[in-house]
Amino acid sequence: MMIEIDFNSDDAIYLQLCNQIILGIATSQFREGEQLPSVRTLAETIGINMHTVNKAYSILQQEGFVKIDRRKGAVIAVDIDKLQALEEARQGLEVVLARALCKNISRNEIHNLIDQIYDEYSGI
Amino acid sequence: MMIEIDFNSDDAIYLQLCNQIILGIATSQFREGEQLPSVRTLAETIGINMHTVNKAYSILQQEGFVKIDRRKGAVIAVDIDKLQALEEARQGLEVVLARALCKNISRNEIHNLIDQIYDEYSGI
DNA sequence: CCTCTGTTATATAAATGGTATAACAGGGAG
DNA sequence: CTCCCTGTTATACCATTTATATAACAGAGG
Repeated sequence: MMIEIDFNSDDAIYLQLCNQIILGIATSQFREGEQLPSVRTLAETIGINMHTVNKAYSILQQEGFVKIDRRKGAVIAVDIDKLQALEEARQGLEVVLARALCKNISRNEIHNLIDQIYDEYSGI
Repeated sequence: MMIEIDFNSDDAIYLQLCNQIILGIATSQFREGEQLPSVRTLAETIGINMHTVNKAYSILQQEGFVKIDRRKGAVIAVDIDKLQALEEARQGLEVVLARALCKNISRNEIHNLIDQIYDEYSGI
C-alpha cells in the first residue's frame, strides 16, 4: 500500500501515518496478520526519521490496530472492543456534526455522506 | 452558556474553547447575533490567559462562526459556505469512519449514532 | 475623560514534533 | 557462533506550538 505524507499539512507526520494505516486497514489494503514495513525501512522510503514511524506504530498498538513483535515488527491485529469503539466514534461524530449543524447541513446530507464513504471503503 | 475546560485533556485549551462554542451554536445555546463574553472576562471566568481566548475567537472568525467587532467583541455570525462545509464534514467523517470500520462498527450503527446526536443537538 | 472593546508587541516557560546518533537485546539464518 | 534483521532505549538538539504575563495602543461610547 502506498503511504503518502503531506509535509505541508497541519497534521503531524506521525498522525498522518496513523490515519493512512487505519485507512488501509478499513479498505482491506492491509489485512489481518499482514506485516507492516519495519520502522527503519518505512522511515527511509518516506524520507523521515525512524522515531517518527516508531511513534506512529506505538500509537497504533495502543489503540488496538497492530501488535508489535520484536521479530516480525508491526503486524496488523485489530483488537475489537466494541463498546469503546462506539464511544470513540460517538465523540468523533459529535465534533463533526456540531460543525455541520451550524453550517446548515441536514441530517440527510450527513446520512448520504456516511453511505458514500462506507461504499468507498467497502470497495463497492 | 457554561463553558468547561478540561485542563488534563490532550486537546489544547483554545481548541476546547472553539469546540465548546461551536457546540453551543449547534444546540442553540448561542444564537445568531448574540455577543460572546469579551476576551478578558471569559479568560478571567475560566481562569486562563486573555490571549488563549483571543486565539480561539480568531479561529472561530476565520472558520466563519463569529464576527469580531472592535466595539462589541465577538458576535455569533455563522457564514454558510455549503460546499466547503460539506467537504470539511466529509473529511472529518472519513477519519472517524475508517476507525469505526476497522472495529467492526456497522453502517447502521453509525446511522443510529448520527440520529442520536442530531436529536440531542436539535433538543428533541 | 474614563472605560470598555479588540489589537499588537515582547518576553518567557513548558510541551510537542522531528531529527540525529548510538547502543542494546532478542530472534532467525548462514 | 556470527551476522543481520527486528524493536527498544537513551541522549541530545532544534524548531514550533501552547500558554502565560505585561504592557501599550486605538477606536467607540457614556
